[in-house]
Amino acid sequence: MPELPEVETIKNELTPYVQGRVIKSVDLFWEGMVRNDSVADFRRRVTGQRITGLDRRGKYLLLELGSGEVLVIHLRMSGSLLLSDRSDGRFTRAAFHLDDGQELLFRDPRKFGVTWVAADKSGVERKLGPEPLTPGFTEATLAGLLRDRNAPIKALLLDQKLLAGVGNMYADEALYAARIHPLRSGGSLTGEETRRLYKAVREVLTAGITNKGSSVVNYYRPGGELGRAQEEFKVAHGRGKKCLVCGATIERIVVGGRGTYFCPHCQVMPG
DNA sequence: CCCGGAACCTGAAGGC
DNA sequence: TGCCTTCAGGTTCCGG
Repeated sequence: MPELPEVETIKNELTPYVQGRVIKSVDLFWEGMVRNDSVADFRRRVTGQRITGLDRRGKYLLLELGSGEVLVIHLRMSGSLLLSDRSDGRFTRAAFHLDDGQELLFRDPRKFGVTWVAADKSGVERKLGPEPLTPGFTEATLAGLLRDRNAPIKALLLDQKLLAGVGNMYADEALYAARIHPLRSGGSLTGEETRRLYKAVREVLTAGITNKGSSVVNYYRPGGELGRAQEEFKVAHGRGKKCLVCGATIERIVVGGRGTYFCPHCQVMPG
């Protein structure tokens, strides 16, 4: 599942192949992925456009076009972007044909992924909170976001309007590293816990990028390679099933409708 | 505004 | 072997 580190990896590895290229045509095999008013409108605004640069905001990949517009791509749960011939051909939902003969393939078994052309980045910007890895995101920023919030901290970490880019796997990893129970309410965290969580969020995301993303299921890098971040996961998906610190059995509960793994001994619920 | 839960999808895995 | 159920989780929408 592509979260911030996965999308960042895709952006980094795709850039040398597609920056400066012109999109000659687009094949759509699942038109439901297009979120513009019409598929014809989408085609018209993409075809013939040069890709001038790539950007990432939260889990959104942004392809800047010569027209000044932006091709927005969200891979959701099972999407990948693959260069020509790096795909087995199954589940290809779209193919962007570039002027150097290469294809950029959108592979997405579950058809949750979406794309659209926007006049600028403002629409995406409005959906999202701050980027956790930018220098401007400080411990005080996080404390301000959590203040007076009653929802479970796990649910808050997944709220993209609060904080952009953290998904289910990295949320579990961050809470484990910070030794905070996922059901704790955001506003109940002490200053010390907020500090630990701030460090943990940045560290797990940075490690994810260093390891080129996590390939648990359905995530491929543009060249078809897998990421290695999952090898460092401690609790996500119940990895290892035993806590590496205390040996307790990793538990699974549902928080905000999502499977949540944690160590019941290291991440205690006070009271 | 705040919060929880359903819907959107399909493949994989497990039960019987 | 094969049918059925459950699980996976990012985002949006809806209801309280």
